Amino acid sequence: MTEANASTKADSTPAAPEPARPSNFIRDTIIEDLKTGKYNGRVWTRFPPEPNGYLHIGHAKAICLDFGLADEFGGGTNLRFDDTNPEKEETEYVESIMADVKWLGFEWEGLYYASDYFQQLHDWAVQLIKADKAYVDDLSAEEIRKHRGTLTEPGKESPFRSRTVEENLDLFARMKAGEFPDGSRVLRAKIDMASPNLNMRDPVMYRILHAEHHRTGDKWCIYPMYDYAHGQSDSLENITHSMCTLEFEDHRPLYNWFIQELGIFPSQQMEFDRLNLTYTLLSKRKLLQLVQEKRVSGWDDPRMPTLSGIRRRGYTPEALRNFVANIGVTKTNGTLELAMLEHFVREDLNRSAQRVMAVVRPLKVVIDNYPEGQTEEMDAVNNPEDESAGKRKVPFSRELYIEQDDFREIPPKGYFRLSPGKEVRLRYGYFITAQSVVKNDKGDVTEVHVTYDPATRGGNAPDGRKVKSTIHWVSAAHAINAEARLYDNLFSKEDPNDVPEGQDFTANLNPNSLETVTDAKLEPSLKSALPGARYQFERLGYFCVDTDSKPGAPVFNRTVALKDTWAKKQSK
RNA sequence: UGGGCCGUCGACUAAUGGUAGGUCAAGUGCCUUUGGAGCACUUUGUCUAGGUUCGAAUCCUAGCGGCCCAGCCA
Repeated sequence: MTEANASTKADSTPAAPEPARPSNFIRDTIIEDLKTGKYNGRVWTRFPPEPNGYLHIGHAKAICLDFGLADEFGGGTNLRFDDTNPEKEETEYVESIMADVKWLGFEWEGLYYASDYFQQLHDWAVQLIKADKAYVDDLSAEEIRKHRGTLTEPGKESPFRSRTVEENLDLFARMKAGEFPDGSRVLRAKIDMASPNLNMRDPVMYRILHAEHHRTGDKWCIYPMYDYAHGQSDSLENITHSMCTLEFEDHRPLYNWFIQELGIFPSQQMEFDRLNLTYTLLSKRKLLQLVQEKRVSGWDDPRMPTLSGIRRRGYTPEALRNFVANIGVTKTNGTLELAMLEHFVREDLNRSAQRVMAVVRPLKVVIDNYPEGQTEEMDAVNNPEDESAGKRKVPFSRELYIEQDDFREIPPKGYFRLSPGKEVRLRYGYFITAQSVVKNDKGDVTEVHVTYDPATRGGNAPDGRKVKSTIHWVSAAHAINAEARLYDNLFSKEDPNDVPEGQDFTANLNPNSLETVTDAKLEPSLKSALPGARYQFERLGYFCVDTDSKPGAPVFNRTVALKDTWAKKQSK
């Protein structure tokens, strides 16, 4: 999380184009509410994470929706931490969540905590008890479960359901006073044990938990459940449209029940589909498992779908926002192809990232007819998509590195790059022709000897002859050595949860999700690259300076590779 | 087997009783000092069966399929 600032500083996304405002059913409802004056023209939303883990790309969808919709209609959004379970929540998570929301580019109006409302929630509970709408139940968790019935059978009423208001008031007060041990009693709403909706079968409102809360300390030993806290928190903040994911649809009647019985501001809950991505897991529990079992280096491992991981990987907030704006909001649950996300990352980086030449798997090239000891400064374009990015000088000399993939002693069909007798262009340099190779004991080519045509300086032949391929290079004498971390999908299956009986999702972990190359060669302009800075390594992909970089020992993360039609053709 | 929600190109989504369109992916061509980017073009779709209607992806009925719910988690 500490690197949040560094990466933010390196963001190059100032002038955002007019964001797309695609229509969706939630937006339509808001427009309708505006028309009918339901909330007097007000639109106020909230983003309500529980501070029990790091935000991931699924949350990014919710954030963009909550903030985006409110913003579009002139309203605002509160950030509210849903901290009703002291056993899982920590301040560390609160801080990371705030940093992630800001990084995504959003500003909240109010900053609240459900724990701010503990007193009010308690007073409302007393009110419901007095109205005979809530009661203290002495049944154990196990017994409550048994009484709840099943999906097809109605539940049975608890023997404690008919307690008098006075007794309930007394017992609830003593629960609050700490007279009873954890789990010994709960406060329940008195609704309908026969309801086909299990959430309405006298849901638990309060449980006893003698636990230290990250904000209220030991002030409370009874804590409200999500269902009892969420709607009322929305109501207290005058939230008009409370968006959440589909699995809460069954909770809406209960959400409305509390608001109705209490006669408070009628916030409305609306549900949309959760984001699913191929090759990706978006479950806090499973992501935590990856961290705990050290399958990844941490929550911010660049292979993680967490916002901190994605940020470190080099994704831009702009790309994420564009992605979310284009995937739609519906009630169908599907799975998006990861390629869709990558498209928006490439699209954004293509227009913003400075181009640079870097060789990830170096192969030495010696230009036999180039003067020894001579160095030239070649002009290179910083960003062909953005003329204002200007140009830079790149040193050229007799010994260079090129990509191992860019030379084949025996070229396959359709291979345009360097091979014996073939001429190619060194980008911004000269045309060269391969003459001979040097091999090691194993027969691997370790060095290619070439000749160059001095008349082609800059990359154009005066006689107009064409060359089929342009390859990148780095002058050996001027190269900066770097570590490059090449990432692939964390899971090798589209659906990481698709495993044989008896195995868990870790069976689908991709053993090649990280390849570390330690002798990448970079052009010298990269010498002062700061952590978080993003570049396009020409012909290879987008790379971002990792926070593990040390002075003189830079580390680059490959954010996403460039599209590679040659590789695609070859794999067929 | 109760309740809730949902089925549109390979994926995601639009069409709100009136021309099934867009994005991604895939493919073809053009262009190219990144086999990048760009440009042009192309392929494939309304789960099924009935019904209402001049007209149905849209409304109704039934079937089929998928997701969610039996925490003192959120």
